[in-house]
Amino acid sequence: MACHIVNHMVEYNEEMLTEILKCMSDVTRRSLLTRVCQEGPCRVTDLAGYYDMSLNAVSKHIKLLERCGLVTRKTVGRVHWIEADLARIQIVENWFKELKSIWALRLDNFANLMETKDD
Amino acid sequence: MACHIVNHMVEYNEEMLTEILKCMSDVTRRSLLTRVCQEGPCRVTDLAGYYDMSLNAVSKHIKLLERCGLVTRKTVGRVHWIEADLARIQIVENWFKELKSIWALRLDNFANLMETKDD
DNA sequence: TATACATTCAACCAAAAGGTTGATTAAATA
DNA sequence: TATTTAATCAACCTTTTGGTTGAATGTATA
Repeated sequence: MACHIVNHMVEYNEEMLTEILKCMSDVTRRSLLTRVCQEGPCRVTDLAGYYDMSLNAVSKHIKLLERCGLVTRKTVGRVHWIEADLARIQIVENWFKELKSIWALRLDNFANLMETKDD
Repeated sequence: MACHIVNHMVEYNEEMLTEILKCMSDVTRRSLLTRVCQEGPCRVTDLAGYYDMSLNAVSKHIKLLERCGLVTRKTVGRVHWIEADLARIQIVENWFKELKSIWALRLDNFANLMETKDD
Protein backbone atom coordinates (compact mmCIF):
# COMPACT_ATOMS: atom_id res chain seq x y z
CA MET A 1 0.00 0.00 0.00
CA ALA A 2 2.81 2.41 0.92
CA CYS A 3 4.63 3.92 -2.04
CA HIS A 4 8.38 4.43 -2.50
CA ILE A 5 10.14 7.66 -1.64
CA VAL A 6 11.42 9.17 -4.88
CA ASN A 7 13.10 12.56 -4.90
CA HIS A 8 10.80 15.03 -3.18
CA MET A 9 7.88 12.65 -3.12
CA VAL A 10 6.20 12.33 0.24
CA GLU A 11 5.50 8.78 1.31
CA TYR A 12 2.03 7.88 2.46
CA ASN A 13 0.36 5.08 4.30
CA GLU A 14 -3.17 4.37 5.38
CA GLU A 15 -2.69 5.64 8.92
CA MET A 16 -1.34 8.98 7.72
CA LEU A 17 -4.15 9.32 5.21
CA THR A 18 -6.75 8.59 7.87
CA GLU A 19 -5.19 11.07 10.27
CA ILE A 20 -4.82 13.88 7.74
CA LEU A 21 -8.20 13.43 6.07
CA LYS A 22 -9.98 13.16 9.41
CA CYS A 23 -8.20 16.30 10.56
CA MET A 24 -9.14 18.21 7.41
CA SER A 25 -12.74 17.04 7.53
CA ASP A 26 -13.62 19.43 10.35
CA VAL A 27 -14.78 22.90 9.26
CA THR A 28 -13.17 24.69 12.22
CA ARG A 29 -9.80 23.07 11.57
CA ARG A 30 -9.98 23.92 7.85
CA SER A 31 -10.77 27.49 8.82
CA LEU A 32 -7.87 27.62 11.27
CA LEU A 33 -5.53 26.25 8.63
CA THR A 34 -6.74 28.83 6.09
CA ARG A 35 -6.26 31.59 8.62
CA VAL A 36 -2.67 30.71 9.48
CA CYS A 37 -1.95 30.42 5.77
CA GLN A 38 -3.24 33.96 5.26
CA GLU A 39 -1.76 35.60 8.30
CA GLY A 40 1.40 33.65 9.00
CA PRO A 41 2.33 32.66 12.55
CA CYS A 42 -0.55 33.24 14.96
CA ARG A 43 -0.96 33.01 18.71
CA VAL A 44 -3.45 30.46 20.04
CA THR A 45 -5.46 33.11 21.91
CA ASP A 46 -5.75 35.31 18.82
CA LEU A 47 -6.90 32.38 16.68
CA ALA A 48 -9.50 31.45 19.30
CA GLY A 49 -10.90 34.99 19.13
CA TYR A 50 -12.33 34.31 15.68
CA TYR A 51 -14.48 31.36 16.73
CA ASP A 52 -17.65 31.01 18.71
CA MET A 53 -16.21 28.39 21.00
CA SER A 54 -13.93 28.20 24.01
CA LEU A 55 -10.18 28.75 23.87
CA ASN A 56 -9.83 25.16 25.02
CA ALA A 57 -11.77 23.83 22.06
CA VAL A 58 -9.60 25.79 19.63
CA SER A 59 -6.48 24.68 21.47
CA LYS A 60 -7.53 21.07 20.97
CA HIS A 61 -8.19 21.65 17.25
CA ILE A 62 -4.73 23.16 16.91
CA LYS A 63 -3.23 20.18 18.70
CA LEU A 64 -4.84 17.86 16.13
CA LEU A 65 -3.59 19.99 13.24
CA GLU A 66 -0.13 19.89 14.79
CA ARG A 67 -0.27 16.15 15.42
CA CYS A 68 -0.76 15.39 11.73
CA GLY A 69 1.77 18.02 10.68
CA LEU A 70 -0.52 20.56 9.02
CA VAL A 71 0.73 23.25 11.40
CA THR A 72 3.88 23.68 13.44
CA ARG A 73 4.36 25.36 16.80
CA LYS A 74 7.16 27.61 18.05
CA THR A 75 6.96 28.35 21.76
CA VAL A 76 8.43 31.71 22.78
CA GLY A 77 7.99 32.31 26.47
CA ARG A 78 4.36 31.71 27.26
CA VAL A 79 3.25 32.39 23.68
CA HIS A 80 2.84 29.55 21.18
CA TRP A 81 3.22 30.65 17.55
CA ILE A 82 1.20 28.48 15.19
CA GLU A 83 2.26 28.32 11.56
CA ALA A 84 0.85 26.48 8.55
CA ASP A 85 2.82 23.73 6.86
CA LEU A 86 1.11 22.52 3.69
CA ALA A 87 3.67 19.85 2.82
CA ARG A 88 1.47 17.08 4.16
CA ILE A 89 -1.21 17.93 1.62
CA GLN A 90 1.04 16.16 -0.84
CA ILE A 91 0.28 12.88 0.91
CA VAL A 92 -3.39 13.21 0.05
CA GLU A 93 -2.60 14.41 -3.46
CA ASN A 94 -0.41 11.33 -3.96
CA TRP A 95 -3.27 9.08 -2.98
CA PHE A 96 -5.60 10.90 -5.38
CA LYS A 97 -3.04 10.47 -8.13
CA GLU A 98 -2.66 6.77 -7.43
CA LEU A 99 -6.41 6.26 -7.31
CA LYS A 100 -6.86 8.04 -10.63
CA SER A 101 -4.10 5.99 -12.23
CA ILE A 102 -5.71 2.75 -11.02
CA TRP A 103 -8.95 3.96 -12.52
CA ALA A 104 -7.28 4.91 -15.80
CA LEU A 105 -5.41 1.61 -15.97
CA ARG A 106 -8.64 -0.38 -15.81
CA LEU A 107 -10.19 1.74 -18.54
CA ASP A 108 -7.07 1.14 -20.64
CA ASN A 109 -7.31 -2.60 -20.10
CA PHE A 110 -10.94 -2.46 -21.09
CA ALA A 111 -10.10 -0.56 -24.26
CA ASN A 112 -7.40 -3.14 -25.12
CA LEU A 113 -9.87 -5.94 -24.55
CA MET A 114 -12.28 -4.34 -26.99
CA GLU A 115 -9.47 -3.96 -29.53
CA THR A 116 -8.53 -7.64 -29.17
CA LYS A 117 -12.13 -8.59 -29.66
CA ASP A 118 -12.16 -6.65 -32.94
CA ASP A 119 -9.24 -8.70 -34.34
CA MET B 1 -15.76 30.77 0.60
CA ALA B 2 -17.38 29.13 -2.45
CA CYS B 3 -15.50 29.67 -5.68
CA HIS B 4 -16.88 30.48 -9.11
CA ILE B 5 -17.65 27.84 -11.71
CA VAL B 6 -15.24 28.33 -14.59
CA ASN B 7 -15.24 25.92 -17.51
CA HIS B 8 -14.83 22.41 -16.16
CA MET B 9 -14.06 23.59 -12.65
CA VAL B 10 -16.12 21.92 -9.95
CA GLU B 11 -17.58 24.28 -7.40
CA TYR B 12 -17.01 23.58 -3.75
CA ASN B 13 -18.41 24.68 -0.46
CA GLU B 14 -17.66 23.87 3.13
CA GLU B 15 -20.46 21.32 3.48
CA MET B 16 -19.31 19.36 0.43
CA LEU B 17 -15.71 19.45 1.64
CA THR B 18 -16.74 18.20 5.06
CA GLU B 19 -18.84 15.42 3.58
CA ILE B 20 -16.22 14.25 1.08
CA LEU B 21 -13.23 14.47 3.42
CA LYS B 22 -15.10 12.73 6.22
CA CYS B 23 -16.13 10.02 3.80
CA MET B 24 -12.57 9.56 2.53
CA SER B 25 -11.12 9.53 6.06
CA ASP B 26 -12.32 5.99 6.74
CA VAL B 27 -9.92 3.22 5.73
CA THR B 28 -12.67 0.79 4.71
CA ARG B 29 -14.32 3.36 2.46
CA ARG B 30 -10.98 4.25 0.85
CA SER B 31 -10.40 0.55 0.26
CA LEU B 32 -13.87 0.13 -1.26
CA LEU B 33 -13.28 3.09 -3.53
CA THR B 34 -9.92 1.70 -4.63
CA ARG B 35 -11.48 -1.67 -5.32
CA VAL B 36 -14.27 -0.35 -7.53
CA CYS B 37 -11.69 1.76 -9.37
CA GLN B 38 -9.66 -1.37 -10.07
CA GLU B 39 -12.47 -3.74 -10.89
CA GLY B 40 -15.18 -1.57 -12.35
CA PRO B 41 -18.82 -2.06 -11.35
CA CYS B 42 -19.14 -4.41 -8.38
CA ARG B 43 -22.04 -5.99 -6.52
CA VAL B 44 -22.52 -5.08 -2.87
CA THR B 45 -22.30 -8.71 -1.73
CA ASP B 46 -19.06 -9.27 -3.63
CA LEU B 47 -17.50 -6.12 -2.18
CA ALA B 48 -18.56 -7.18 1.31
CA GLY B 49 -16.75 -10.48 0.83
CA TYR B 50 -13.38 -8.75 1.03
CA TYR B 51 -13.92 -7.26 4.49
CA ASP B 52 -13.98 -8.68 7.96
CA MET B 53 -17.31 -7.10 8.81
CA SER B 54 -20.97 -7.69 8.14
CA LEU B 55 -22.63 -7.12 4.78
CA ASN B 56 -24.73 -4.48 6.48
CA ALA B 57 -21.68 -2.52 7.61
CA VAL B 58 -20.28 -2.53 4.06
CA SER B 59 -23.68 -1.58 2.68
CA LYS B 60 -23.69 1.46 4.97
CA HIS B 61 -20.18 2.45 3.88
CA ILE B 62 -21.27 2.23 0.26
CA LYS B 63 -24.28 4.38 1.02
CA LEU B 64 -21.99 7.08 2.44
CA LEU B 65 -19.71 6.88 -0.61
CA GLU B 66 -22.78 7.20 -2.80
CA ARG B 67 -24.23 10.08 -0.78
CA CYS B 68 -21.17 12.23 -1.41
CA GLY B 69 -20.93 11.14 -5.05
CA LEU B 70 -17.71 9.11 -4.92
CA VAL B 71 -19.57 6.08 -6.26
CA THR B 72 -22.75 5.62 -8.25
CA ARG B 73 -25.28 2.81 -8.17
CA LYS B 74 -27.13 1.06 -10.97
CA THR B 75 -29.86 -1.27 -9.78
CA VAL B 76 -30.56 -4.22 -12.08
CA GLY B 77 -33.16 -6.51 -10.61
CA ARG B 78 -32.08 -7.33 -7.12
CA VAL B 79 -28.42 -6.57 -7.82
CA HIS B 80 -26.93 -3.15 -7.17
CA TRP B 81 -23.89 -2.35 -9.32
CA ILE B 82 -21.51 0.03 -7.57
CA GLU B 83 -19.14 2.06 -9.71
CA ALA B 84 -16.45 4.63 -8.84
CA ASP B 85 -16.82 8.25 -9.85
CA LEU B 86 -13.68 10.24 -9.10
CA ALA B 87 -15.00 13.60 -10.31
CA ARG B 88 -15.69 14.77 -6.79
CA ILE B 89 -12.03 14.49 -5.93
CA GLN B 90 -11.64 17.70 -7.87
CA ILE B 91 -13.55 19.51 -5.15
CA VAL B 92 -10.87 18.64 -2.62
CA GLU B 93 -8.10 19.41 -5.09
CA ASN B 94 -9.64 22.83 -5.69
CA TRP B 95 -9.56 23.56 -1.99
CA PHE B 96 -5.92 22.45 -1.80
CA LYS B 97 -5.10 24.72 -4.71
CA GLU B 98 -6.85 27.68 -3.12
CA LEU B 99 -5.16 27.08 0.21
CA LYS B 100 -1.75 26.90 -1.45
CA SER B 101 -2.40 30.10 -3.37
CA ILE B 102 -3.42 31.90 -0.16
CA TRP B 103 -0.20 30.67 1.39
CA ALA B 104 1.88 31.76 -1.61
CA LEU B 105 0.17 35.17 -1.71
CA ARG B 106 1.18 35.91 1.86
CA LEU B 107 4.77 34.90 1.17
CA ASP B 108 4.74 37.19 -1.88
CA ASN B 109 3.44 40.07 0.21
CA PHE B 110 6.15 39.41 2.74
CA ALA B 111 8.79 39.42 0.03
CA ASN B 112 7.44 42.72 -1.31
CA LEU B 113 7.52 44.20 2.17
CA MET B 114 11.16 43.25 2.51
CA GLU B 115 11.92 44.82 -0.86
CA THR B 116 10.17 48.04 0.17
CA LYS B 117 12.20 48.08 3.35
CA ASP B 118 15.38 47.88 1.30
CA ASP B 119 14.51 51.06 -0.68
C1' DT C 1 -45.58 -21.48 -5.44
C1' DA C 2 -42.07 -22.01 -2.11
C1' DT C 3 -37.44 -20.93 -1.38
C1' DA C 4 -33.16 -18.78 -1.81
C1' DC C 5 -30.76 -14.62 -2.73
C1' DA C 6 -29.44 -9.37 -2.77
C1' DT C 7 -29.97 -5.64 -0.38
C1' DT C 8 -31.76 -2.29 2.80
C1' DC C 9 -34.16 -0.81 7.09
C1' DA C 10 -34.46 -0.37 12.09
C1' DA C 11 -32.98 -0.73 16.56
C1' DC C 12 -29.29 -1.07 19.30
C1' DC C 13 -24.37 -0.58 21.30
C1' DA C 14 -19.51 0.94 22.22
C1' DA C 15 -16.08 4.05 21.02
C1' DA C 16 -14.64 8.41 19.13
C1' DA C 17 -15.31 13.29 18.28
C1' DG C 18 -16.22 17.88 19.57
C1' DG C 19 -17.61 20.68 22.90
C1' DT C 20 -17.84 22.47 27.96
C1' DT C 21 -15.87 24.02 32.66
C1' DG C 22 -12.47 24.26 36.34
C1' DA C 23 -7.79 23.46 37.76
C1' DT C 24 -2.94 23.67 36.65
C1' DT C 25 1.52 25.32 34.80
C1' DA C 26 4.51 28.67 33.55
C1' DA C 27 5.81 33.31 32.01
C1' DA C 28 5.21 38.40 32.00
C1' DT C 29 4.28 42.45 34.60
C1' DA C 30 2.38 46.00 38.19
C1' DT D 1 6.02 39.39 45.33
C1' DA D 2 1.33 39.23 43.88
C1' DT D 3 -1.33 39.27 39.89
C1' DT D 4 -2.46 38.82 35.25
C1' DT D 5 -1.83 36.40 31.02
C1' DA D 6 -1.08 32.24 27.68
C1' DA D 7 -1.87 27.95 27.13
C1' DT D 8 -2.61 23.09 28.40
C1' DC D 9 -4.53 19.27 31.26
C1' DA D 10 -8.33 16.64 33.19
C1' DA D 11 -12.87 15.37 33.82
C1' DC D 12 -17.14 15.37 32.02
C1' DC D 13 -21.20 15.49 28.61
C1' DT D 14 -23.66 14.97 24.14
C1' DT D 15 -23.64 13.73 19.41
C1' DT D 16 -21.70 11.16 15.77
C1' DT D 17 -19.58 7.17 13.92
C1' DG D 18 -18.87 2.47 12.85
C1' DG D 19 -20.20 -1.70 13.99
C1' DT D 20 -23.74 -5.48 15.31
C1' DT D 21 -28.17 -8.38 14.78
C1' DG D 22 -32.79 -9.42 13.19
C1' DA D 23 -36.60 -8.22 10.26
C1' DA D 24 -38.33 -6.53 5.87
C1' DT D 25 -38.47 -5.91 0.79
C1' DG D 26 -38.11 -7.31 -3.58
C1' DT D 27 -36.23 -10.39 -7.23
C1' DA D 28 -34.70 -14.78 -9.18
C1' DT D 29 -35.17 -19.66 -9.37
C1' DA D 30 -36.18 -24.85 -8.14
